[in-house]
Amino acid sequence: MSNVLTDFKERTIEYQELLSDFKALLKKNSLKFTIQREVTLETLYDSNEHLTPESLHKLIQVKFPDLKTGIATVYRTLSLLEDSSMVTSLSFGAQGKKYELGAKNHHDHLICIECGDITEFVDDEIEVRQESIAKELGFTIEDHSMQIYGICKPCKEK
Amino acid sequence: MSNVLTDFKERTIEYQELLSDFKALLKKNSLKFTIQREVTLETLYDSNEHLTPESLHKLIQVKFPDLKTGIATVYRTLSLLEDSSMVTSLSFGAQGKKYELGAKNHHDHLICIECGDITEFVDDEIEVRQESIAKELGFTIEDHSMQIYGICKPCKEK
DNA sequence: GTCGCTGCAAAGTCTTTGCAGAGAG
DNA sequence: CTCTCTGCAAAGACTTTGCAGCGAC
Repeated sequence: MSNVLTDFKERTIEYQELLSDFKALLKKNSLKFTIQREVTLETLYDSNEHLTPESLHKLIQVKFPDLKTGIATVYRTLSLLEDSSMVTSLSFGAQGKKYELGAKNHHDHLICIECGDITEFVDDEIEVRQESIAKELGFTIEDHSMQIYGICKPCKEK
Repeated sequence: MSNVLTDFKERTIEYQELLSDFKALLKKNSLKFTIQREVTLETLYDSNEHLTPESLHKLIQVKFPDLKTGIATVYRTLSLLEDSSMVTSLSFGAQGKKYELGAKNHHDHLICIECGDITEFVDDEIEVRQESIAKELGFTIEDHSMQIYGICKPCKEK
C-alpha cells in the first residue's frame, strides 16, 4: 500500500501516532490496512469535528473522489474504531450518532439545541466524583459520556 | 373519557399529579385526553424502568389487551411527552432509545455494558460544577445527561 | 496464492407518516 | 358537530449484511 496519502512531511506527530496505533490494532487482529481505512481515519482526524457516518462519507468522497468509498465501508471502519476505543460516538435526541476521534483525550460536551454546535470541555472535579460514585456502587467504569444541552453564546446573542 | 383506569383509590398522589400535569398540557395545546395516552403514561409510571418504545408497547398490550394500542401511538405519545419534558430519553451505543418519566427528578445513569441494566444516581457536586462550567463558556443549560458505562456488581461477580 | 476487504444493492431495524374511520370535547 | 386521534400499513431514515470480485500480505 502506498504512502501517497500519508506523506509524513504534511502530517503531525499526533496523526502519525494515531496511524501507528491503528496499524498495530489491525495487525493484532489479522486485519488488513487498506486505503479506505486509512482515508477514513485521516478524514476524521482532519475534520476535527463530530461527524455522522453520512457526513464523514461525503467528506471522504470530496477529498478522495477516485476511491469511490462506499458508505458501508465507512460504517464498518467506524465500528472497528469504536470497538477498539479509537473513536467515541455520541448519541443525540434525534436519530443517528456522531463520531469523534480519541477516547484518550477524554472530554465532555456542551451541545447547543439551537445550532447543533458542540463545545468540548473537561473537568477533573467531575471525573473524580464519577469514579467515587461508581466505586460506592460497586461499578467498574469503562467509559462515560456527559452532554449538557442548552443555548450557546452566539445563539443567545442572535 | 372514563376514569376506569385511574381509580384514585389505587393511585399515588404522585401519579395523580403527573396525570393532572399531562391533562393540563393537553388542554393547553388543544389536544385530546385519550385512553391510549392515559394508558401510556400510566404504564410508564408503573414500570419504574427505562423502557424502549417497543417494550413499553408490549407492556401496554399485556396490561390492556382490549385496547389494541398501536406502536405508532406509543411513539407519538412519547414524542409528545418528551417535547413537554415530562419524559426524558436516553440514547445508547446500540440502536434505539429508552424513555423514563420525570425530568424534574433529575438523575444520572450508570449503565452496565454487560447486562444493559441502568442504575440511577444524583450528585450535587457534579450538578454544581456543570452549572459553573456552562457559565464560564456563556452557555445556558436547558438540560443535561450523563451516562457512565461499565460493569455492574452482579455482572462482575458472575 | 490466501483470506480479508470493498462496493453494491438488498435486507434489517427503528421511527414516522398518510389515511379513513373512531372518538373526545 | 368538529377536529384531533388512532390503528394500520406503507414509507422513511439509518445501519447492516451477502456476495462476487479485488487487493493486502
